[in-house]
Amino acid sequence: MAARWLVKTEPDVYSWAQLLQDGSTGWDGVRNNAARVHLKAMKKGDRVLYYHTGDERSVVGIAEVVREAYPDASDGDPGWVQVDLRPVAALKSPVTLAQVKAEPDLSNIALVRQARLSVMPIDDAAWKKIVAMGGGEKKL
DNA sequence: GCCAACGTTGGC
DNA sequence: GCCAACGTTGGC
Repeated sequence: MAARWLVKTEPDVYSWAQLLQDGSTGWDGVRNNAARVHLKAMKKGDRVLYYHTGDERSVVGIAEVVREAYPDASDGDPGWVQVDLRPVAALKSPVTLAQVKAEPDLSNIALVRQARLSVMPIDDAAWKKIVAMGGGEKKL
């Protein structure tokens, strides 16, 4: 079974709509060590929940890792990594942070417990729960 | 190596 | 606009 993850993005900076338009993107700019550990652990084919921060604060879609960790020296600082993601499916309805927080089964996930972490693992049970709360996958 | 000060993120 | 959480930096 492929691993499951969640990535956060500010929609003003790089949105789900932008990912759909681009077809795939290098997930660069991550400058946090805990997040880097997770990026390095991602394998091709892993599924990734796509979360918008800011005003939306919702899980909006599902992406897939199409290229495993490779160097991201976009600021000239070697040692950071990025992966490539492509969109796989939308959620029929976005799942808001408020919904996640209101669900006792999800009270332990990193999205709730570590608000500032931008790349995090999601276990299978939490994954299924969130996708179900979103009404399931909607084809692109 | 410890810890106070400071900066950043992101929710409220 | 505020503030809690938490990562980073720098003095000692």
